[in-house]
Amino acid sequence: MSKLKPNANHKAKDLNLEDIAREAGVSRATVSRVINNEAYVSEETRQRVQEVIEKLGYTPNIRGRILATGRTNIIGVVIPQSLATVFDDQFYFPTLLNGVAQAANQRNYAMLLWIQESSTDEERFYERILKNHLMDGVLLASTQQDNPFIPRLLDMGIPLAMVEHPHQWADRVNFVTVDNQAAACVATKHLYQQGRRKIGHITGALNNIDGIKRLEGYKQALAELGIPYRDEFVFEGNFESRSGYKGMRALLEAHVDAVFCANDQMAVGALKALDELGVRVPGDIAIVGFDDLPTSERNKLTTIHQPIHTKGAQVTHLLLDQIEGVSDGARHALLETHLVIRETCGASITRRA
Amino acid sequence: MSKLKPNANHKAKDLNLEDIAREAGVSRATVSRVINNEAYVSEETRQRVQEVIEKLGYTPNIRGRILATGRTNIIGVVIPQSLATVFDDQFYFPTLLNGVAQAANQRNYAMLLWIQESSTDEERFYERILKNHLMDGVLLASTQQDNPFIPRLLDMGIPLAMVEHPHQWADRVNFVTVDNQAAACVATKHLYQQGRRKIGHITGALNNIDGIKRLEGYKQALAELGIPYRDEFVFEGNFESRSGYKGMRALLEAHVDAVFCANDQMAVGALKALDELGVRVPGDIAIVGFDDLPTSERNKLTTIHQPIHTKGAQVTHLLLDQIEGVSDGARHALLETHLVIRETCGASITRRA
DNA sequence: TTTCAAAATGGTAACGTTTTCATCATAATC
DNA sequence: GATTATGATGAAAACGTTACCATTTTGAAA
Repeated sequence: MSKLKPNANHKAKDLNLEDIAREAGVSRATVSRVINNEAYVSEETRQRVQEVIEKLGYTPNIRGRILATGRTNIIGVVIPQSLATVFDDQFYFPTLLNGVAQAANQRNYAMLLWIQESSTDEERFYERILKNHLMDGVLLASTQQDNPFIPRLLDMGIPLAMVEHPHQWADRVNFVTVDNQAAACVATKHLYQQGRRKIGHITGALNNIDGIKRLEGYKQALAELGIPYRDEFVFEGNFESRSGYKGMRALLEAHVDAVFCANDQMAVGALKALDELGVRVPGDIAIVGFDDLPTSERNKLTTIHQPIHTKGAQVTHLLLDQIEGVSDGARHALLETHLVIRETCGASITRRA
Repeated sequence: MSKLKPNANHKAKDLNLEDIAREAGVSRATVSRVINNEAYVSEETRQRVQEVIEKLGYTPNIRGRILATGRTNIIGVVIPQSLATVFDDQFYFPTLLNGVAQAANQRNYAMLLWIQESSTDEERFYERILKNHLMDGVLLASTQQDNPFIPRLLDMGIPLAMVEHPHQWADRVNFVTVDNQAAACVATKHLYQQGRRKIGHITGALNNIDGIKRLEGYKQALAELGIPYRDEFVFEGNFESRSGYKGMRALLEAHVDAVFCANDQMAVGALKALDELGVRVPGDIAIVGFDDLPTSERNKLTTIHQPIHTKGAQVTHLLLDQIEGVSDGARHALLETHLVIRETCGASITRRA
């Protein structure tokens, strides 16, 4: 492209190591040692250098350090989901980012957020950022089945962590996730405990690991309860509210008396359908969701709560551990969920499961 | 190259300018010129160098470049709001960030997201990131009245842009905002046009410029319509749903027949209160909100739509223009809003204002 | 031919750290 | 007193670019 005009801002030249060294009567190396708290500096010298640093208000230039050390103290957070997805669940990402931010701040890292808005962004990301080692590691927030980044990142030896189960790469990347299957099983069994026997399920997108696992949890529960699985009791949704609405209308035809929805958004859609048709909840139909969105409390929705903020913080710690050489990059954690009982399932007390 | 052990983090030393120069039989300087598309390179040489670059798969090391140029192509996005706020409005920030990302990607910048989770983060941000010139500019997403960052950033000569009106600094920083007052005025007048004469207002937080401006717009409308301002028709809220709920109950005592809520979240709270008390909407009370959240369509809420995504993109362009020396850093834009008419205000058609 | 500006290129100095290596003191051990 | 460790320090070499300046080549005008 064209070359840029130099920035007109006249910046007072910053202090550098040399200045401090001169003022304190030592060498650059010694000042560097003081700053990085290394050994082999006499207490006396350390003190003197420290004083000069404070007197002159010096802070090390991060750019020089980056070049010398090869580390930036920046982690990349990649959100490859389509715009629509980011829009759709307005709770998940901000919360996750807050968790990541907390852990990153705490350990003195900054986060480079990479929201992929167009398909060209993807290649650009790879070329521009990764190959140049601008980030010490990458946090991948993707639930796509086959994310092309994973093998590329692994090949390049860049530390990687995910907030979902990484499919076939599970033994090579860090990840934190919740036990979707177990949680779905709990949710389904809870409906059974409330006396329901015709329990339907509106699934999430089934190219998504969460969607798949929740469906499996539903099936597992049925199996363990000795209830035969019936195809007409399962509607394939896609996590969006609208599909919950459609799914509910379909399942009503099949005469279910309870529905486990793979997320709260679809549960809201389902509730809307029931409301329109004058079906009583939980009188005629009991509903359980998944996620525990903030709005779910208002909607009195029984649902599975998952600790998203914690998830963000924890996955960040895993990543940083690998970056800092504490771990070798294949650790993972399974976070606990719990059932939050509200009015839509017909139970009357709140307890944890 | 050969990477037999997956976890042996042995990175094959990257190529550098020197390698390319040697292979192409030219100097480092020439290769640099080719890469940066500068003049004074013969077509023949350019070609040859280009070929070598492609053959060897070289990409310039961004860290060396950063040190040499003093520019990182990173902008900082600072969100100083408390955690609660980020949580509360789950639409605004993600949408804004998407807009920022779009513009930044387009112009080859990356965004460093800085969510301030604790008060110590603030000072750390200043010390660690700014003083070291890790970011070429800063996008401040704050509506706080007195953000202590602004003068500091200005002092340091760091390009700055805001998504709200920057109060007393308006003539020194870039900003993009919507005309809150005009929009609030339109909203209020619309209620009047629907035949309402006892129009109340639930304000936003009044330490917030948006809250203030929207209240002013409400007052302006009354003045222009010749309706006396009545204190008991105004309830001071704080943008949260709960305060809308409380506000509505309070305004009912004052016998209003319409309420302009300073945001949609409070409007939802107000609707909930009305629903509980069996007050008909819009029969007895008409409601207008502000923001046009995605949920507002479902709630059939008449509201002011503001182009948040565009706002994010535009403010980013302003910032980058200053960074690249195209502007001097005191530009601003006022984005247009429009009234979206749905069922809660008693009008029957949708039009734009 | 001479002259001269512009184009093309190379050499090398920044940029500001961290790291490595060598050199001294100094204290501990024999 | 000789010999080691070891603690403290500095000089200089990376790190990989870009920016500046000097030099050579080229092509056209005088």
